[in-house]
Amino acid sequence: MLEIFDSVCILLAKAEQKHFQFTKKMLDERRLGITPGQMIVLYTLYKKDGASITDLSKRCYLDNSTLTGLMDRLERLQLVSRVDVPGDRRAFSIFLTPQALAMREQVFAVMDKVAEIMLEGCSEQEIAAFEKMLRNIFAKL
Amino acid sequence: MLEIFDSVCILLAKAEQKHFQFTKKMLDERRLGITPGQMIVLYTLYKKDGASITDLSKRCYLDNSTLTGLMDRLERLQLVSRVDVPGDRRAFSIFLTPQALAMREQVFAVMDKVAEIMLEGCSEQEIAAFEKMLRNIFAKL
DNA sequence: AGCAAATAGTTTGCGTGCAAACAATAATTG
DNA sequence: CAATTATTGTTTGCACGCAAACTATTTGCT
Repeated sequence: MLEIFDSVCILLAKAEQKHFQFTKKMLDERRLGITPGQMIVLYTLYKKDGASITDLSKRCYLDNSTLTGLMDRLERLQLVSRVDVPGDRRAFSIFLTPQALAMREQVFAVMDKVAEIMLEGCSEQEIAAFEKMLRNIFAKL
Repeated sequence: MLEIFDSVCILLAKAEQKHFQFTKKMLDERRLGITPGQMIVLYTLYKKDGASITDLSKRCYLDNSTLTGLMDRLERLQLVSRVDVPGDRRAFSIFLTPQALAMREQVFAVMDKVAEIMLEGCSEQEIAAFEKMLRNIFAKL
């Protein structure tokens, strides 16, 4: 058997690889002008903005240094701004711009659409079991 | 709710992110001297070597250009060699070296261990359902 | 045979991700 | 209060991953 999907490790990696590419394509087709990584950061900020880079990196599960680059690109796109924190000259507060707030529903729509296609034909139970499995993997590793 | 795992898209991405890092760590701890990406290529080659880069890229589900870089690193590690194909001066055959063949079981052991930890406490049915789900996502996207 | 089209593989540019090293600033502690 | 330690955020270097552009062949077609 030449097929490498007999390994669940590879299967997980390749499913995500496909998912990433598909998301990128959909963001592109719908002219959102953002990438999948930026989408996750925006999604996190839609829940709450105004906190520091370090706080955001924890909520995004990204390294601080990864977020620096993402912030640079989001700032260049004028979707986010770094605002000085009074009382701590090291830190910034990250705020969404009006442009970012305006595209909120479109971002959600892309995520919903990707999930819909990805999970098409699956029962609620199957989806719940899948999510449980992913949470479990995240927690254990 | 500030937690971003209410999105199954993000959940999938983050589970794989963790999985990737965990694999990297384990390869490192066991002094295999290879990275997760290289591991997948080796795994594919253990099934069959001697074919072209293009053939290998299809079996690995990677772009040709991605594989070029991976091959460069694997060749530098002396785990793989590009051999000229008689009759086609554009192509190479990719062969595993004796060193690569010698570490076969260790590579499998890492993959098995990661899968074991990742799926610890899950029933056969749960695992089968999870794999089915991932195959389905790969197929649909 | 000669030219166009296809194929094999590489290079370059960009986005994502971490680790390690770094600078600047705050907090702690002796 | 001065010195050490901790924290915040950035930079650099490396590993993926793809798209697009490129080179060198080979194949196909007239």
